[in-house]
Amino acid sequence: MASLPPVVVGNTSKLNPEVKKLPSPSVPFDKKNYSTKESDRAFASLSLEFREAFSLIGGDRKIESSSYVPLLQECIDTNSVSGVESIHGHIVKTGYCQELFLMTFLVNTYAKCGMMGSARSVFKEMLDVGGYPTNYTLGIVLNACSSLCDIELGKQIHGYIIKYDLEYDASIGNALCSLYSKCRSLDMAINAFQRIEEKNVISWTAVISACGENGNSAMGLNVFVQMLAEGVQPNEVTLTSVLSICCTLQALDVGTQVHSLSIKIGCGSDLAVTNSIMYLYLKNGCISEAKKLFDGITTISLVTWNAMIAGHAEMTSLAEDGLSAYFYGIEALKIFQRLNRSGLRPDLYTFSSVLTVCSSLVALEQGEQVHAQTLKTGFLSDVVVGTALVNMYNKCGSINRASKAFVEMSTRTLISWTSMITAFAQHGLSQQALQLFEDMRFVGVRPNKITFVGVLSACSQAGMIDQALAYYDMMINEYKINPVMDHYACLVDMFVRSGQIYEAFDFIKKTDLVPNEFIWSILIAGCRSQGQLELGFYAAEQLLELKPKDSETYFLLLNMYLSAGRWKDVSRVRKMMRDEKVDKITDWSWISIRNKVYTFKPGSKKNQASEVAKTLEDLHDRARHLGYQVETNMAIIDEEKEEATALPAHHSEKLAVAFGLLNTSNEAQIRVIKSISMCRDCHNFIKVVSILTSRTIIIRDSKKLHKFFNGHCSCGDFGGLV
DNA sequence: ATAGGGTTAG
Repeated sequence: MASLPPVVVGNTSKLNPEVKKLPSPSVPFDKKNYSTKESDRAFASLSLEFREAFSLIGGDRKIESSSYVPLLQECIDTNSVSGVESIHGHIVKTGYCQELFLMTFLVNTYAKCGMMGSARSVFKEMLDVGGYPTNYTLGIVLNACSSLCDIELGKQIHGYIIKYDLEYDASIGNALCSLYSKCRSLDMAINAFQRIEEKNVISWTAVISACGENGNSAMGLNVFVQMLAEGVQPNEVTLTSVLSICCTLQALDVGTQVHSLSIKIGCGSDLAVTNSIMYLYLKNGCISEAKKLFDGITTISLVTWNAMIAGHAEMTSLAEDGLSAYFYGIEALKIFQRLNRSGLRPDLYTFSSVLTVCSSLVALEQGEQVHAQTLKTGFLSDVVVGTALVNMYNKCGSINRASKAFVEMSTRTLISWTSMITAFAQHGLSQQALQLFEDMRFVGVRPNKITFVGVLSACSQAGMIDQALAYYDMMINEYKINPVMDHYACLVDMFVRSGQIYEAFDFIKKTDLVPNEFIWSILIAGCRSQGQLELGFYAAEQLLELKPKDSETYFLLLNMYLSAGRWKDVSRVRKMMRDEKVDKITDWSWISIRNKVYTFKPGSKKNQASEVAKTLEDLHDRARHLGYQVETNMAIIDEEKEEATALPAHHSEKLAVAFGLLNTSNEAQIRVIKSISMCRDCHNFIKVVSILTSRTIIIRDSKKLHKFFNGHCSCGDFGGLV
């Protein structure tokens, strides 16, 4: 970069008309690469519409250089490498390769089509022949680096900018700011922003987005406030960035104010702004507000559809109970259908969200269809779509296909690796999980705290206490990751599983974090299953002080007190449940067969004399012969029955499984979703049923996935079963 | 022609 020519900044046509034209290049381009013959061949491979547009320009006819711009833009839109080369050849032939603006746009086009080498050589040739880059030119080149995340070239150009003392220029500073933001360097982005002498609304917007994109949303909001304080009027782009930040922060209150502001400054009908507000409402559970906005949009864009789908997907995890979560998922699939019929084509955002919806619905058939669609449209090569596919297969109980999808990915991010490690762990395949973790480290991907949750739970399931503690140590000392509650939960769970209740308790006492209700629940469930009641009662008192919000936690306690005959505690817990308004428990299960959803409540009357009930009774009889003993959990009963001591009706998943067995072919997997956690009795029963029927039975409850096969469950039989 | 809305792991 040492011998680069000087630079003129500003609107060059006004400042210095001469520099607008590049001097005639001595060696303009590598002509053998862009010979007419070559360009004709490339021309032949263009799409029909493209060829027609191109022929309008005419062969050797003298045309406006600006006529190339829409064609180059189309090359960007269709990612047509042959198109750019063809047009480049044409430009060389007509002599427009002296036009600074056109050549700059050509650099941009090459870069956006992924041909950084060509982009670089055109840019270099421009400089070599004495062309003067302007602030605009440099902005475009920086933007090209940004779209390719080519931080190295970006830094070289930054060096050039520093050399000619151009960092103060807003056009350049804005472009640098977004480049560094895209390349995940927030400090550098802020630095670039601060060096701008006269910051404009674009500069402010760029730095606000940079904060949002790099995990510092709170700072983004502060910068926005500062911007308003300095009297800079935001525009619609600023508002979308700020709204996106409100979305991440779940800051509905701020978002609502920004909504008002957008109406006040006349951006209320901007599509991007509307989409952002709609998504914000969806993500915060304000479905009707979101729907109102959606219905008011005259031209629905793909982003609108995607926001609706993603918003509903989000609702499946925010919903208060499993049943409404399920219906949000169904609604998301319906919106996806409407999108498909609307004539717009889904993109990578659509597919990622829809695959997530299939995951939460355990909808394998729909997931397979979406898989086929991603393959056909080419979006499967996107790393996020690929990762979503891995998760879909995992959550539908198909670890083999999850693993296949992972292996077939051409690039993998930290999230891809973590997903696959977690998938193995969730399927009880601890060795594979740990091997993959080592592979990930070997290829130089740095694990984060979520990766370690997967690693620790893999160790926990396999009872690998020493390894778990070693990985825990590695996390803290080698990777400098502070443990969070999930890590403690894995380790407590591990001690409990291996029967070391008091080690688990010691570990809880040793930690710096205050144990939450989840940690105490694991310990209490362990105490119950191992008959360590005194410790259980102690832990229960600690737990009750936290006034748990999860009704299942109370049912765990109720079961413990009931089986110990501690009636005073039973009524105490029941009173607390009424006080905390968590006394409603909705045990629902549902199963989807041939695109129809069947819902089951525990022991519903209508099922008592039905074929389902008969099947279930028959299974119970045969299960008893294999040593299964009914273990009554008296607390979770039909909500209509008050009597806790009454013999419970069948829990809903037993009915759903029986129904599934009756209505599917003999080899088919049974996939059931349950709104609350499985109890120990049902868990034992389904294990035996998997032997009796030689079926794979998958039950996804509110806490985890259970895949039953040949008498075993992938969850490894523990994990706080009520 | 430099700033934007929607996506994946616990």
